[in-house]
Amino acid sequence: MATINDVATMAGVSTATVSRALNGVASVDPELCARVVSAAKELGYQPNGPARNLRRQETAVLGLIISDVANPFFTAIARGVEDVAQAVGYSVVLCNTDEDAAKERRYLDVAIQERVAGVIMSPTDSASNADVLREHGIPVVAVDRPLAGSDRVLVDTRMAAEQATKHLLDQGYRRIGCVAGPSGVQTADDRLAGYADALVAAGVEHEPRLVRHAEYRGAGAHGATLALRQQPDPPDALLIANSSLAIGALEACHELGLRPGKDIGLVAFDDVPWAKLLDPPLTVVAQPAYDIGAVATQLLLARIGDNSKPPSTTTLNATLIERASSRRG
Amino acid sequence: MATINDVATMAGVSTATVSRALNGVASVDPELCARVVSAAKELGYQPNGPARNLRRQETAVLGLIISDVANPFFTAIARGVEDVAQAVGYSVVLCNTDEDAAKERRYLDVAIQERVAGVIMSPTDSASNADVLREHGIPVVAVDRPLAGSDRVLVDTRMAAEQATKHLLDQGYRRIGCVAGPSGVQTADDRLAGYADALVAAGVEHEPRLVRHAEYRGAGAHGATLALRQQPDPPDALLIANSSLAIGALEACHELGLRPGKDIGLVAFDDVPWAKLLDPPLTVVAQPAYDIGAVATQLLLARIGDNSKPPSTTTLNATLIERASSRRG
DNA sequence: AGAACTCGAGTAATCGTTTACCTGGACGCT
DNA sequence: AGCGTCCAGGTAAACGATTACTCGAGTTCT
Repeated sequence: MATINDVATMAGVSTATVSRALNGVASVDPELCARVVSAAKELGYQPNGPARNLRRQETAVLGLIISDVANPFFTAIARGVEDVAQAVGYSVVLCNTDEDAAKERRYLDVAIQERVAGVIMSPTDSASNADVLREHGIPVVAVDRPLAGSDRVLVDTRMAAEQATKHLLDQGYRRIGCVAGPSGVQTADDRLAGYADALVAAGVEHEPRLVRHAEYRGAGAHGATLALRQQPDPPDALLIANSSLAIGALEACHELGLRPGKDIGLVAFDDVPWAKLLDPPLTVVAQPAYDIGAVATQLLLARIGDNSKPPSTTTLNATLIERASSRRG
Repeated sequence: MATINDVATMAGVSTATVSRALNGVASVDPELCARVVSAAKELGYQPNGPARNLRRQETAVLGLIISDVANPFFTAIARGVEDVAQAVGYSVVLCNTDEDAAKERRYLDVAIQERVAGVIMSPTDSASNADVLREHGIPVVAVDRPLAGSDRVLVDTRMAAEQATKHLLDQGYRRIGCVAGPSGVQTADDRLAGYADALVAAGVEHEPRLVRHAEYRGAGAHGATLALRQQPDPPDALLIANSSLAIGALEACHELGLRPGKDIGLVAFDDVPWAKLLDPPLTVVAQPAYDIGAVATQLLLARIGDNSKPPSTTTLNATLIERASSRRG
């Protein structure tokens, strides 16, 4: 593979001049510059990234660590991150933790070893794992879930859950249940809290037995929904904490012969492209995922420039998209 | 940030010994080794990746370049890639080209500069872009779409399309249309060819006006479906070339008041988790996406070890999952 | 006992860049 | 003319690991 030396020899200049010419230092003679460029082209020269990064003591790479690549919410974040990063010449390395703290830890180590310029992550659990980044001076921005001591870009998910629950109450549903995410995950807890807020505000009793937890990924929601309905006085409506859970819940409703909007009111988090294809179409809480990624990246880039400011919190709003699954009738 | 020198000083040994101890060279005195390990831990030492890669002239990173992160087919491939890579200590860098050859080109340059050990990609168009990798001696495996001169892991998509079309014919549909991907994309052309094969085999006339092309991503399928149905003698069934197209097509059918399985037979490529939630559930061609990723990674790893063998082609089979959207009733 | 050998651990070269520093020629000023 | 300034471009020192080579001590064999 051609090195800067080969280019220098071919162009008849020193390696310093090659480096300067290719990096656009103004003071190089245009004629030399042209010779360098043509030599580089002829040799198919591509600078050695590791060598450059070693010398510069910095990289133009951002780490993006998310908990589930199969979840459209996170891939939408990824596009937001990528578009903003790309525009200023940064590359993005996407890592998938599967909600597994050990995997997350491994990727954080990789991020440190590769000396990425910064990390955007949706932390799986506590803050502990991410501390290691700060110890090494790598800026972090948390998305979707808060992380102590770093910038965060969040959605006012508690408020959104409250609105969604209120919407169900307004539609005349009375025994509202919740298919919640795993307790301990901040977004899951917040959504549950918002759900409870709405019940309290409406003077409706909050019965714990109308709530079931399930893993965000996987098939737990199916069983949770069956269990909710198989008790006496079952819920007549459900708030479902994300789109994976919605799949399981909808399957269960179908098996039980429950028609959404008629026999049971449904609202789920995350506006997925197929929500409106269902019969009836699914009412959802649309989170601004792309914007979360874009804003987080802007914050991260700012912090890469200057890491002295205190951590900030940006909260974006979710919007309820009413469709027929929550309309009584 | 702590360097190997700091660790050496603290442990009272040379950097060579630190390197050997941390990399598990057998001949280091266990006691020294322990001192090194504890010093490294105390300092929070993480080896400098760029420096290591520079010296070793190799990296443990694979590039995965796909054309659409929002497409579950590709994210499933990504998981297959990651699981296999992870198991042997490689990291995976995921890049998203949005079917944009320029973006693809940029990422290939990044891959070369970072000296990744190998690349797995779904090429956007011609082979031209990927040649640059081979010029630099970087092994490539193509997935989903063929690439001249490199290993490929493909699906027998033509055969699958033929089976799907035959299935529609068997169900009694006669005027079968196709919502195809962009012509020029190999999978799109193959699926169209398979569709034609089935028609020929059944002695049904193949009418070009029953075929419309649309971009794989985006809303083109909606218009294509409307156009197909707004002609005299419209198709009574549709073969749809991927899940994004299916969304547009289903919307159009809904607007036209066409009931899948009743007024119009539908089969779409890619088994998405929501296919069975539709009413009626959607008949799909399930592609073994995870396996594609896993197999491709094994091939790539083998080639990183020995790049002398001639390119191989692995073809996996897709399976038709019959649901109600294609059952005449 | 002395030579040959083994082996663990240190010394220093090396990977390919970038860049601080140096050099020498051109130019301007007195 | 002589001196100072400026600046393009070359020389060489980093960056932080790995590893070929070297060295010295300990072991074995004659």
